[in-house]
Amino acid sequence: MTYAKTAAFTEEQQQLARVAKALAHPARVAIIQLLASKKTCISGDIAAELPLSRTTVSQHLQELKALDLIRGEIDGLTVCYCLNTELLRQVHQQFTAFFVESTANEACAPGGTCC
Amino acid sequence: MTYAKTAAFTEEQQQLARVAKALAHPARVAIIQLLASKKTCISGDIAAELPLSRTTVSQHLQELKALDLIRGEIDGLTVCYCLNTELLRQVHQQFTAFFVESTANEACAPGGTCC
DNA sequence: ATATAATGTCGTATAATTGCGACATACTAC
DNA sequence: GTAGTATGTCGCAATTATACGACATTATAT
Repeated sequence: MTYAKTAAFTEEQQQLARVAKALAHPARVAIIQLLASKKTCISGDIAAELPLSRTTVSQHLQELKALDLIRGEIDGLTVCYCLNTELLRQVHQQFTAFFVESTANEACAPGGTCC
Repeated sequence: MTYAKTAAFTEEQQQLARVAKALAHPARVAIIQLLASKKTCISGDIAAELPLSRTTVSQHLQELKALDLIRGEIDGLTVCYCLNTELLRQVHQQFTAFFVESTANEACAPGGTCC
């Protein structure tokens, strides 16, 4: 996102946008759900369960890994991908704080006093 | 996202990805925070408070509007943009459900039993 | 050592996003 | 009406994302 003028926004806004971007593709949502549903996951299996090529899935995995949302440990010939549940909980709190802040003001409901 | 193979994913996954995408740019996060901080907002004012041109801000506003996250009522010469707090609350719940599901399984912590 | 299997990386084509200037539209005021 | 103000839309350029085939890499097995 070098082209985007991200530098001018607060670190908080950038952080939220970064994580939101990671979730902004159904394949990545599906990958996280898949990892959550199992205790051990292997990249090959993931590609097998998604309607995408192995290459593309690998790419999505790298994106999630770059944000540390998932981790991959090499275990012999296969790679065991796991969720970083600790970070996910932090991210959840960030989102919650954002949504709570955004929904606190009720005045602008349709027919409200402001418009 | 016509090029993306979204059709092959569940409606739930697509919905979460759609909303995440709306939040995937710091400018849009900033816009929502700005609207939340005021009871009445006008598009021109928004552009004035962001490090982006009026055109670009307008574009981001349209994206948020397309998802119905914000609403704009024409009020004479100006447009009053408001948050759709009801929808935002629903979205918050969707995200919470997703994160709770994702963080339920603790078994894959570093040094856990699976890897 | 050689074959097989599991993954990652590279290159490339296509599509979507971002950003903004220039123009169009619509409303207000006079 | 005309002038001025507030916004939206169009068109273009630069950047980034998406998708995948072909190749590289690494480990296991025989």
